[in-house]
Amino acid sequence: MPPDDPLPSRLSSDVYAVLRRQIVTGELRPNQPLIELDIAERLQVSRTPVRESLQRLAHAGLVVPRKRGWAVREFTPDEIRQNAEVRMALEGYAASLAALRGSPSDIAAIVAIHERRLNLRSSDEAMRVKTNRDFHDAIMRASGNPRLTDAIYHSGQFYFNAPIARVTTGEELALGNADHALIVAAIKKRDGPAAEKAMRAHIQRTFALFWRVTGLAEPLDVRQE
Amino acid sequence: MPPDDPLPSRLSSDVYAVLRRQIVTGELRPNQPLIELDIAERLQVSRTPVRESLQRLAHAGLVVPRKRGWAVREFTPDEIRQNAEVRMALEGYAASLAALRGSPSDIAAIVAIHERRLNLRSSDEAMRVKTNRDFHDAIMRASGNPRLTDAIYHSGQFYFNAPIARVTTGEELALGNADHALIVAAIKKRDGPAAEKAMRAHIQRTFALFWRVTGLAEPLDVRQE
DNA sequence: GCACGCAAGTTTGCATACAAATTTCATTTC
DNA sequence: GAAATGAAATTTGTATGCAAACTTGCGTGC
Repeated sequence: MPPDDPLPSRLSSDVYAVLRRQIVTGELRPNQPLIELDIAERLQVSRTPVRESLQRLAHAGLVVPRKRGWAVREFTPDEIRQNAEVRMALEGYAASLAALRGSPSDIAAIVAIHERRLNLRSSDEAMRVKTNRDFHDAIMRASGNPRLTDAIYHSGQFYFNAPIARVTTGEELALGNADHALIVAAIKKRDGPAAEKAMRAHIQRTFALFWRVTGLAEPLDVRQE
Repeated sequence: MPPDDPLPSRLSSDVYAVLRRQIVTGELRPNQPLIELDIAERLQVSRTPVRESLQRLAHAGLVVPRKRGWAVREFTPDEIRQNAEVRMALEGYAASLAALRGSPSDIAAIVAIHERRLNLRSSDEAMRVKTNRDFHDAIMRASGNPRLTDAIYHSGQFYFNAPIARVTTGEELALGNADHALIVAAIKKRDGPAAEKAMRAHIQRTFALFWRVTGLAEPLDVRQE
């Protein structure tokens, strides 16, 4: 949830941001116990903000309670598959809403980003990552539903562990622009169901690729319909 | 998130549960500032667990930061509409998964609950509430995706404020069983898309009723397709 | 009569204190 | 040598302390 207010800076928010990043990038390994005092000293704060940020992380599902204290949550391949399905549900619906009621300028923005991406030189990895993110963001924005956007954002943090962090940034890039083109076409035609279907298929293919790249066991039943 | 572990009891969890309930039921009014010391004294704990539970509530989106401290979040009718759409996305997808890959016993359970509900005497309000909840739970369970279930659960807490709490328990009941029957039929036929469509329509009708009952201004654009 | 300013009172954000529970680890026992 | 024991060291969960930031309300000046 990107705050729209000039939020008062609070240490626990900073600590949360740092820990979140370290967990999602895998710097803090799954099942690693989180020692409050270590973190506090590392970040030069007292235990209070650390504990408060751990509460948030727990609610976010990134850390799990132990008998005492907390540990970085480990996700199984199956849980990652489950999460992919959540994304298919949410982002698919966002695409459908974008098609059905995105404003002309919303849709122009989507098209523009897509086309910029088509003209990218294949070597420009960073730019491909950025435009991919922009593409998905633009669709969420066009959905006209900030809470939906929020939910998608929240569901997007569960791909760490193992080599996942690296892959999920790279993943979708390798798929080429064919998927995106299908989505754009459906949105331009204001065809909600088609946009939804295309987006779901896109996410599904992304994860199929993901299993291949990571070498993790592919959970059963990824396929649908 | 109903914890499945024998979680060590922690005061902050208790405080969280109490505050959450009081917010969702409207006992704590929207925009009401939450004074740490008041809460602490009311619940006979120190400020520490109170602060920690506020962090969780903030992450859950039930309280918002003020320049100093927190206040109960107020939801506008439009935000409630947005949230209904999130539910349509998630629960619709859950229904589709239930149809496509629910086990025979999963489906038998759904049918059983539905039929029990059909035979209810109309006076038995409490039982209608319970079986309605059971019905939706059974479908989520049949989806075979706990994370999806979790996401739905999280999205289900945004209907408080105003007279909403009362209504959202009552709402779906008044709709009769026609909607449920459609959903059950689709699931029995293993027709994913039909189940998804029926569930979305059900939630949509629920909210249409909701606007009528509460007298709140209906936000634009609830309708789709 | 209204606005402004200033002091007193709240209430927070962060740090620290402390006892209880758990873990660690060396020592003893078989 | 392995298992058992228990004392020491960690580490947590909760409470409290404290200075700073914000509010409130009164008094003063215009």
